[in-house]
Amino acid sequence: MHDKFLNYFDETARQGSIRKAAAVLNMSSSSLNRKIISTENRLGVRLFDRHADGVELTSAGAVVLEHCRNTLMDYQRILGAVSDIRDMRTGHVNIATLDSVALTVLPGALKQFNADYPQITFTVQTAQPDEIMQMVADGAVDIGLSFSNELHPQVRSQAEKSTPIGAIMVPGHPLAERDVIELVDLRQYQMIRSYDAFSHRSILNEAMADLGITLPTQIFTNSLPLAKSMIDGSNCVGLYSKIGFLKEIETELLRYVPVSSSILKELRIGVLISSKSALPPVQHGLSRRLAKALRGLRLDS
Amino acid sequence: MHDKFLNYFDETARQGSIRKAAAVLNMSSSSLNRKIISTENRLGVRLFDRHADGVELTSAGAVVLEHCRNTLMDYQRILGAVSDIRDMRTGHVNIATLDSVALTVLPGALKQFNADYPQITFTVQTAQPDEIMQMVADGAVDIGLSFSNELHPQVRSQAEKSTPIGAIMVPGHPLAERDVIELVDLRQYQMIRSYDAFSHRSILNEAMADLGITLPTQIFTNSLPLAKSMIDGSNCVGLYSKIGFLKEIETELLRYVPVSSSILKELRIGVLISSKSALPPVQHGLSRRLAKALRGLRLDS
DNA sequence: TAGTGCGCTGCGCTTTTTGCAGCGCTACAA
DNA sequence: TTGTAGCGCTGCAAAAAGCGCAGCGCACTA
Repeated sequence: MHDKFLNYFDETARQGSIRKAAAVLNMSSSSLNRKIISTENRLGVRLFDRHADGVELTSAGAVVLEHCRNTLMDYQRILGAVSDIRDMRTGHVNIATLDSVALTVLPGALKQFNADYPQITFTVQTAQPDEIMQMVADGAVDIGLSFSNELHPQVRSQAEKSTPIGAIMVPGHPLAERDVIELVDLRQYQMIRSYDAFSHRSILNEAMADLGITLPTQIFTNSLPLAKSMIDGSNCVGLYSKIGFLKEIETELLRYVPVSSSILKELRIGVLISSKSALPPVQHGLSRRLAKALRGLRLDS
Repeated sequence: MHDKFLNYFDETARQGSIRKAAAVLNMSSSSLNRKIISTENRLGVRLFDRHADGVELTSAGAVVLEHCRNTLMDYQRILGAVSDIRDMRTGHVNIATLDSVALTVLPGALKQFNADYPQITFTVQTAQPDEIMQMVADGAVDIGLSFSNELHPQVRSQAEKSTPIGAIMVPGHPLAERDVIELVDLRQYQMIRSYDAFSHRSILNEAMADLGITLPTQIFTNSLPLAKSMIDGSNCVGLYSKIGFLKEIETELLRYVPVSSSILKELRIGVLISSKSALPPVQHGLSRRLAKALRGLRLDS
């Protein structure tokens, strides 16, 4: 990348002799000599004074030499930085994620990744599905974790996981012991649903339109913790994917009951990346890690 | 001096397209493309992501690009510094000088030089003749102003001026109106002579030995101002070259009377420079200016 | 589906670089 | 004083690198 002259000049100044430097550099003195003369002519200044026993830097030569050495030093530094990037020893990843994922798969995956590559830093912001899609498309974030049913043209999904919408309720709820429920069974309960201010279409609305019913919804909210506390200790039923409630379901604080609706089963969550530019190695590695974590989940029962 | 690749890479990143950059750079896209690929292979990292409509920097590429731009910027700065040196717009000159010269020719010459090249700075130190010779030989100073009768092997004299030793006295002195005096005439007066702690030979001693006489010396001193004040208002006679007393002689505060001794007439003062390394342009210019100032003096009558 | 612009590559040709041999010069020793 | 050794420098032919042309495959657009 850099002209060999930088090294040649450095070595010549070090040796105080063109012939000796040429020997060190494994080249002929004539070639080295010509390179020095050529640069001197281009600069219009002698870089060395010539004596019978060798050469000696002029004051101009000293200035140029310092520049050469600075450049070579900085180049060494850059080589280190580049190999750090190549070997994923440094980097920063911007992630936009759904609230639900931020609370479940993401922490574990980031901890794992951080154990392998401690120097990698992250920015994680939660957002609504459409915002996430847009940020990935714009390149504002490297990785998006969101629903992948309707992909932006410039976004592709690296890994997808089916995450059907079901009913979230307290264990004592009348429907809690059912293996599966129909959407119409929910008509007599108050619903809690996610609210996406920017989303124009909702598969829940589609499913209800299919059946010609309307579910009474007490709360639209984009706050998952709020939804949880509303469901807890009430007869309300949340209509959510399982992914935001994994811990509560595991500890049996809440129950998840699948809904037998083909439309609601279509919902998929994915690792979203820009289809325009290839991901740098760090980002790529993390996205694979996230995809793996996603695949490891049991979201459909 | 620097590889063209630095510019090529910069322009390609700027254009976001190899073909466009090649057009700007007046070269074929194939050649430019190969240079980029070659560097990428050497670094083991892609510098650009390739898309259908051009290229886009990778994170490694961004790091390398910054290095390239820094290098090119610094190079421009160095070009300026070099041309300053070439055109003598900057520099520093170390001068070692006899006390006498420091007080007479040197101030005027430095002022003149400074008017032409205001950015040049100086270090001026006074020293004894032998010290000056040694400093020039060692390269500790660029220019020496001292006697040039006995040159160090590695010192040469750029310009020489005969500066015979004569008698310095007050105008009312018994010998003051003589056009020339013999050394023996001085026997009845107290002498004031220069003292060089490091000098083993003295042409004054040689001259006296030649004549088989010894002059009574009241004061040996290496301080010219002291010598002046001792001569002033006394019958003492200073045995000095004219050069340290030019102003006093011109304003007729003191008189200089030549001594008819061939040995004493041998004394020469010169601009001393190292015979090893050629002087940089600034130093060379100043030494020529000093030589000219020296030649312009009238020291022999 | 044809067209456009992109990065990339094989192939000769040109330009540059290289090393060898040898020149003149200077410092130093016999 | 002469001889020698080491230095920077240069002419020349061979080797290497760089170059542009033409053309490939690919992705996107109309």
